[in-house]
Amino acid sequence: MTDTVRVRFAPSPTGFLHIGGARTALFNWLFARRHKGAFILRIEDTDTTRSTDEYIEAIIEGMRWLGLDWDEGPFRQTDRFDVYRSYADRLIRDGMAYHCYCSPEELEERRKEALAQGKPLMYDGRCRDLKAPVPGVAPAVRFRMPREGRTVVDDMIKGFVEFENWQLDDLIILRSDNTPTYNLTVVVDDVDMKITHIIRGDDHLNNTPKQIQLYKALGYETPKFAHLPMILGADKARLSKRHGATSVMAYYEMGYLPEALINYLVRLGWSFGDQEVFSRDELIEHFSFEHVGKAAAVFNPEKLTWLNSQYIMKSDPARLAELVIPFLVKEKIINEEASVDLAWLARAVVTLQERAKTLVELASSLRYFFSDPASYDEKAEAKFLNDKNLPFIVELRDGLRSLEDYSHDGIEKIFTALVERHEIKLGAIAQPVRVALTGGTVSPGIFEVIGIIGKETTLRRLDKAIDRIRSINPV
RNA sequence: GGUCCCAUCGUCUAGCGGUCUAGGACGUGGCCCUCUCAAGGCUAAAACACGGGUUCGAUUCCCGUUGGGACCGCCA
Repeated sequence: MTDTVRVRFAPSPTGFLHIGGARTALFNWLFARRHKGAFILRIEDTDTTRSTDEYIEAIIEGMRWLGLDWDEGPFRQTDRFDVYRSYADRLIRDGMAYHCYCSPEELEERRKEALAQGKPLMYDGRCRDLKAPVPGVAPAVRFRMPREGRTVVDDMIKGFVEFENWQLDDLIILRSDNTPTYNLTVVVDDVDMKITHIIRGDDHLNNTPKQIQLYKALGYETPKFAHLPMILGADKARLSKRHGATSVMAYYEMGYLPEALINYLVRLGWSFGDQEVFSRDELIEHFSFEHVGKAAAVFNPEKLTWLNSQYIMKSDPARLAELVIPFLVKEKIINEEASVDLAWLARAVVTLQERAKTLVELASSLRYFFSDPASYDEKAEAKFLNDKNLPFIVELRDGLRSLEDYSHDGIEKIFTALVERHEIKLGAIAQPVRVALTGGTVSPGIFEVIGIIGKETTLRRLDKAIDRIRSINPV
């Protein structure tokens, strides 16, 4: 390829950036970066009744979160209506388009009829050769589709796909209110923006021959096409709200890392041998349509979660500490105004990195680093905070109180001394202490926890537990 | 209904005629490690939709069948 690659992501702002759109954006982005080309963001907002600025913002927010940066745009098609109209005029002048006076209601009626009779749902072309305008009716403009021959789509993923021209509809390019429709604007913009490769969902494959005819009528070369297979829900139906979270930002809320989502999305349909985990640079280096599959893929949340846990495990603790703060606030573990010692938080994060699958989990596991247990897990208390264990806990507390070397090793020595003296297993003392310090039976290594929460807090929590055991089991 | 696309373990996939007693990953079961939980290691169960061809030989190529999906808007 000698020409500079230029690709675009062209969402319509009628909803949030969803999983499917994100993957389309990602593949465009990867292809552009791979070939050192340009990635253009274009907002297809010609449906003014359904498009909103809020959704534009939401889409941009989603792209930013995923780190899919664009080189040009965002362009808005509503800014270019005059351009599209001039192209439409040109087509009318050249006899490639014509005025259609059929009303939407009539068309809908005919569609229903055709469906009932099992006939193709196509425009019957009745205004195609009208000699004179119909008075008092504002016409739409239709493209005059050729009725002879065939159109072949040369697709980088699907190969050659052939269509009979007579089966292609005379599509509307200008509404009766003089606003342009998608099929016109997409072609005009891709021409004007010098798009070299159109990478989009394969739900557009059936539109492609019609658009190719538009390119021809306008006298332009067609770009290359790559139609990506759809992403399906667990029930094999196209991914939709019914399948739970489909907005990309919902994954932010659930505590996923953008690189995990990116990694998951790229492997949905693309592969590189047996490799599962990719850095962004590796993705850019290896991405190619040669290894994009043709079949639709089912979205599998478990695997995404696994990838997320992998990325959390490998993340820089300092970064994780910063990322987790909003979640700590949301979980009401800290106040919004509270200032947090990030270096200290990072130490706590290190102990939980390989235990948390999401930032939400990480945050909630962090709770006992910030505050004393409000209560003890019922079963855990019954099993471990009892008079049988009381002497050990007391002895350990005393040991820690007089400990001067309050380091991991120093703490460990207190434990091992106690374990040896009483010939018990480490678990026999570690678990009661864990319950006393965290309120439950699950936590990182107990020496780490003791070290991070600090001497004062440790002693206070042990004292609390001791008091409680004594009050419940009076001597 | 018409057109188009697709088809390897439950899921994501490797495989581009012989290397396939079909490989990896998620998930699931078991074992090991172990202060709990994880992580990690080992291990098990689990797939070429079906039927015809082509070929010395088909998971791989061709055709049908079946099954999924998409599109058929004055939506994009």
